Amino acid sequence: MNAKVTIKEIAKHAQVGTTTVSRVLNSHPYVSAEKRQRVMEAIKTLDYHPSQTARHLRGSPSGLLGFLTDDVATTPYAVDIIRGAQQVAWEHSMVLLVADSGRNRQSAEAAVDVFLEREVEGIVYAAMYHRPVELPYDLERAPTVLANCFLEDRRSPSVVPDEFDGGYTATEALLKAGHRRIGFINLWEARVGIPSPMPAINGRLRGYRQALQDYGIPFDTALVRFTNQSPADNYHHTRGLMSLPEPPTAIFCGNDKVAMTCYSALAELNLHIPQDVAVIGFDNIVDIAEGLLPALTTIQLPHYEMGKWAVQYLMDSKSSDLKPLQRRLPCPLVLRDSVQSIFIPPQ
Amino acid sequence: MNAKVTIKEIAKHAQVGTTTVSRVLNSHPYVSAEKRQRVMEAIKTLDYHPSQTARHLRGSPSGLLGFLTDDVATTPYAVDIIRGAQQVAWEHSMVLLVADSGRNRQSAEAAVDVFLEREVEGIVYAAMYHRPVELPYDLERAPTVLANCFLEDRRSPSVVPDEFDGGYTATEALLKAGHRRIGFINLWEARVGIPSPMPAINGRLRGYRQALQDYGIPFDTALVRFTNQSPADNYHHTRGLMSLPEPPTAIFCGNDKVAMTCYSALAELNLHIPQDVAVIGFDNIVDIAEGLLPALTTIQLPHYEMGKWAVQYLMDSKSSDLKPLQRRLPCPLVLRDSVQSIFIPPQ
DNA sequence: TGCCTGTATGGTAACGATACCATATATTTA
DNA sequence: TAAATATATGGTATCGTTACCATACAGGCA
Repeated sequence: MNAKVTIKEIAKHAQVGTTTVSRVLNSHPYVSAEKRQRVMEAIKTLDYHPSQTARHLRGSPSGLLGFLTDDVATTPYAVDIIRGAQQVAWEHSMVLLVADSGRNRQSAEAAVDVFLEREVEGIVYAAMYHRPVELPYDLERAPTVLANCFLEDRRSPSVVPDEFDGGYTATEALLKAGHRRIGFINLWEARVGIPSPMPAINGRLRGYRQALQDYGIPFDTALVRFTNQSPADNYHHTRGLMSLPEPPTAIFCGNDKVAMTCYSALAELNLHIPQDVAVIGFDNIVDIAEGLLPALTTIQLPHYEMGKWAVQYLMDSKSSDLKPLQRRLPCPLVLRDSVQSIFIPPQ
Repeated sequence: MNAKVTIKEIAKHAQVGTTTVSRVLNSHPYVSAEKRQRVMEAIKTLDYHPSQTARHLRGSPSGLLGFLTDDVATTPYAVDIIRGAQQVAWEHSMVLLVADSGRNRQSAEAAVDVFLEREVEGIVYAAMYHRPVELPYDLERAPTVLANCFLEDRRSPSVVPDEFDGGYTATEALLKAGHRRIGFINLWEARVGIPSPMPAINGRLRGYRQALQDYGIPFDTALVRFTNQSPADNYHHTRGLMSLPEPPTAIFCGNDKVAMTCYSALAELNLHIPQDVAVIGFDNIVDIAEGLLPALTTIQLPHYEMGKWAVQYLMDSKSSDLKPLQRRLPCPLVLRDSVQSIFIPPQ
């Protein structure tokens, strides 16, 4: 931790003016090869590192991006949003300043103040599950992109999972495997205090219905269930589905946790996956999906991609304005072993 | 995004000198109530925010902490280290600058360079699972604390989970419930390219043995197994344990994923948890532990606490030197429903 | 020869905030 | 009453870097 080396000392050591050093640092023209050489040596010898602080004060952009989350705790996989954001930021030589507002409006405002005091060039506000949010601060203060959430009035650009696509993809995977009676254990208001229309619930259901329709299968209300996500309820709905007069040959579960309970319930009924019943999950919680036997085919939420997109959008529209569009990213299928093609008897 | 408001404009607007404004901002004495009032109004009216950049250049500490990780992807729960670090940093009015080196030495060095250019006051290097590491840079460059990892030569302070404590706690929970034959499916080299002595494996085994000894139970090699963490292997070892001449009444699983497979294997044998066999996990992967039926009793890795400790230590020793101690944090028990007291017949 | 233009170089103001110094007035103490 | 001290206020140098300006000399061209 030697005292900081400045451009002046480099200048003295190399016997040139500070301007020349600056020119070398920024590879500007009009420096003789000889002096350039001397400066470079001095930089190495004295282990000089330019001060971003001084540069920024002088007028360069801060190279900082603020990343604000509501709460990382609940759904650990959503941190992939940070990873994606970090990745793209890095490629643009920017650094992420992260703060966790912890669902507390006051500290969120404070975090934004901190961001602004350091003159971040943009802010990513990320939610840990897909939902509408209210921004904890005045948008005009810095260019903002929302990830995994959105404003009801769509004032800001946002990037979210395409829940419809996810629901469609899952259902289609089952249809393509030959299934014609497909149960759907959808989610229902797991978390308290959330405004009713959770995009995941409606979007996936619409995707499910659309896929059925595209394959000419009539929609059957009896096959759609809603779980409060407690294991007991997940279990109850699986049993309910399987005791239908005409039980499904495949079950689309609202998330991997539901699928996990579904596995146990089916095992109890002595039904084998995927031979007797196919199961497909949602979320790709790897610990669960790879741990189950057989490994769970499921749908991936595009967390990483959302993080990347958010920062990329911020970078692209650095000079111009942020257009308040909402981007929906596809939810790809992760193929494992819980879905198998079945033979369809010709009608 | 109005042009930035400076202290000068505040001074002009309030009809005072810049010094007076500065004094108000830093609540220094010798400002008349009247002028203080005028300045505060001007600040509000013009929406002034002080520039951290200028302050820092002038000599104030940067208020920045670098947080460098090897790879967040593999074990999502480990991000709690960030949360803990962020929490304590926030309490000290510091902000976290995060970078993900992605297991690449070169980009790790680059990240540290970026940190230093911004004059971070300290660096936390966090690994996503407990292991020895080699620091990607010269330690002298900034005060560094390691979280969830350590240097072989213990040159830097570090904070890690107390694996021995975890193994002991898990085993003791089973012993206290009356179990006397306790199987242990320990982990084994799941990840390639890792130097053999994984602290988790040895530490937990030592904790297991010590607990048995403290309760006067002889150690039985047949009860200890090592799984490569594939579901197939987890399954195989559970079956192996239960087909012993004298099978265990309780199984301590190396992690929650192992426990998950263990559940299925026991179900197949028509054995009920916790009545017939008690199961305890490790890691507290909430999605799994709460999703299983019955909910899994397990051990919590102190990720959040490690993050807090690392930053706290950095703060405490700001002025003085960092002493290269290694701190081991306990791994507490998370009680759920997979362990039940059993009746022990008097001998 | 004299005048451009291109190359090479360094001095210095400025970015925004603060510490130090100088100054002015009010209040206390000997 | 004079001197000493406390209170109040603003000017300005400074932090490290870069942009702008000034200067200097080289060669090219009429």
